[in-house]
Amino acid sequence: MIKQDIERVIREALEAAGAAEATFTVEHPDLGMGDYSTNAAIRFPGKKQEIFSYIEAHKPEEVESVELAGPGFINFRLTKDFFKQSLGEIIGKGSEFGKGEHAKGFKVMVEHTDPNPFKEFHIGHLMPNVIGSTIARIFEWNGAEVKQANYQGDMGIHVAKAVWGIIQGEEDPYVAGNNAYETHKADIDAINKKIYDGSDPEINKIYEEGRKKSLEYFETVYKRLGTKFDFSFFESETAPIGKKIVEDNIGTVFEKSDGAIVFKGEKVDPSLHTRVFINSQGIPTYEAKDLGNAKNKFDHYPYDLSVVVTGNEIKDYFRVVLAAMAQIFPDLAKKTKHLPHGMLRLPTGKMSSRTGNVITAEALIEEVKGHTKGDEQVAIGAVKYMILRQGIGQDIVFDFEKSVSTEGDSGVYLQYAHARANSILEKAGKKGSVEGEQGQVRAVERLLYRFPEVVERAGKEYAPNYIATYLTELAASFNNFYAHEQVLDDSPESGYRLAIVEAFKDVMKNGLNVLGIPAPERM
RNA sequence: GCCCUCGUAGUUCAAUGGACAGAACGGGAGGCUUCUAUCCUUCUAAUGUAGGUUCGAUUCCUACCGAGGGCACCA
Repeated sequence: MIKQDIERVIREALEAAGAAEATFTVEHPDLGMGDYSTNAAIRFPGKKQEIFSYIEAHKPEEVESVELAGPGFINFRLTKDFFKQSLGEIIGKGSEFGKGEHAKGFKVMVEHTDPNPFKEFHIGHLMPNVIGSTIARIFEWNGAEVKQANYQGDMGIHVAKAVWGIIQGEEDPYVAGNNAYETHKADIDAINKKIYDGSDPEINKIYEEGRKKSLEYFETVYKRLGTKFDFSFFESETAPIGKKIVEDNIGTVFEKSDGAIVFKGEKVDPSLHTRVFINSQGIPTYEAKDLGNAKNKFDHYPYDLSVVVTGNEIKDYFRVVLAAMAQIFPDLAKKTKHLPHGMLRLPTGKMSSRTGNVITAEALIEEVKGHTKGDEQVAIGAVKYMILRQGIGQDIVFDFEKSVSTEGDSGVYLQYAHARANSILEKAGKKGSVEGEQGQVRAVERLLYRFPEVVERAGKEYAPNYIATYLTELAASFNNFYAHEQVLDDSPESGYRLAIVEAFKDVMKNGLNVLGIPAPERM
C-alpha cells in the first residue's frame, strides 16, 4: 500500500523532471537510514535536487520525512501514526497477518522428500523435506492453492538390490545388495526385471511386504516432522506411463542406440548430454519415469506450477529430462521448476551409524534432542532452522552446539523470544493498547509491518532463508526493546508497549508457522 | 576433456548492480538479571588472484587458482 504510494510519487517526480522512462527500485534500506529508499535520482545527478524537491512536496501522508543522502538515494521515514496503525492491523489480523493474495488462484504442486522404499530415511531426506514443505507453506501464505506430493522409487535397481539382500537373509538387505552388485549383477538385474513385470509370485510377495513395511516407517517420520502429503506417487505407476510416452516418440524425440532408447540432449543444447530413457532390457529408467511422473501429476492436479525439490547432484540430469519434456509436453515443461538443494553434512566423527555409512534422520533428531533436555519441539525446530537459515542450494555443515544455542542464530532463540513475549502478556494480565501514548519508534516497530513483504519475496525467489533471517533480526530487536523499555509498569506508554509485545508475538508465531518450526507458548 | 555450482571476518552463514560488505558464534571490555536455557552495549576481523563493463561490482563478463557435483543403460 504505502510502497505503491511512494512508487507513484517517484514516477510523477521523474515525469516532471522529463525522465518518465527511467526505471527505479524502492526497497528497505538499513534501519538507520529510514523505512524506504529509492535510487530514482541517482542516474540524474543534474536533476536529483529537482526530483527530490518534487517528492518532498508531494509525499504520501504516511511519510514523515524525506531526505536526499549519499550518492543520490532518497530515503523515506514513516510517521509514528503509520506504525501505530500497522500495530493495530497486526493485532487485529492476528494469525492472518502476513497472508497475501499475490499468488491467488494459482495452483502449485510441490514434490519433495522422495525417499526410496527399502532404504533408510536418512539425513539426506531431511533437506528436501524441510525445504519442500516450507516452500509449499510460503506459497499458501501468498494465496496459492498448494498440494504436496511425495514421489517414491518403489521400483528400479535399488529395489532389486534390496530384494536380493532379503532373499540372501541379510540383516541390512540394501547395503548387502549394493555391495554385491558387481559380483551378482546378472542375478540382481533378473530380479529387477521380475519386479517390473511381476512374473515371479515369490518375488512379488517379498517385494510387497518390504514395500509396505517401508512406507509405514516413513509415515512415522513424517508425523514427527509435521509433513502432510496430499499425494503419494510411485515409480511403479509412472513407469508404464513414461515408457509409453517414450515409445510414442521414438524417431522424433528419442532414438535407438546400442539397444537402448536415448535422448540426445546435446542436439538441443551443447551443454546437455545423452541419457538413456529405456534400457536395453526394455525397462524404463528414471528418466522415462520422470516424464511419466510429470504427466501423471498434472492428470491428478492440473497445476500452474510444478516445483520439484531434489538434491543438486541431479541438476544436469533434470535439465536433460526437461529438454526432452519440452519437445513432448511443452506446456508442462514450462510449468516445471526444479529446485536443487545442497547436502546436509555432519562434522566428521560426530556421529557414526551401525548400518554402513548411513545416518538416519531420526538418529540426528535424537542426537539434537540430547542437547535440548529431551524436548522434541525444540529439537525439531533446531534442525529445521539450521536447514532454513541459509540459501537452499548450499551444503550445510550441521553444527550441533549451534543448532541448540539459546542465543544468536538458532531456532531455539526464535522459539524462546516467542515464548517470552507470551509470558510477558500473561503476566501483564491485560491487553495492549495502541491508543496509549506512543513514545519513540523503535526498531521492532520498524520491522513488524514488513513481514508480509518478506513472505511475498521469499515466495517469488524460493528463498525461505529470507524469512528466517528476518525473524532473527526481529527477535534481536525485540530483545533489545525489552531490555531497555519498561513494559510492566504504570507509565502512560506501557499499554502501547504491551501492544508491541503482542504484535511481536503474532508476527513471530506466524513466521515460525510458515517455516514449520514449532512455536510453543511456553518453554 | 567437457558442462554446472561455489570461493566473503578465526568459524558458520547474509547481502533483489547501490550508500560505512551485514549477522551469529568465538575472542577482548563493560552492564543488566524484572521472565525460563537469560539478555543488552561496545571493541576485534573478510569479498581467492588479475583484468573488463558501470556513476557504482560480493553480485554481470573474461582468464587463472582452489573446492564440490555431473557427463548412456543407477537414482
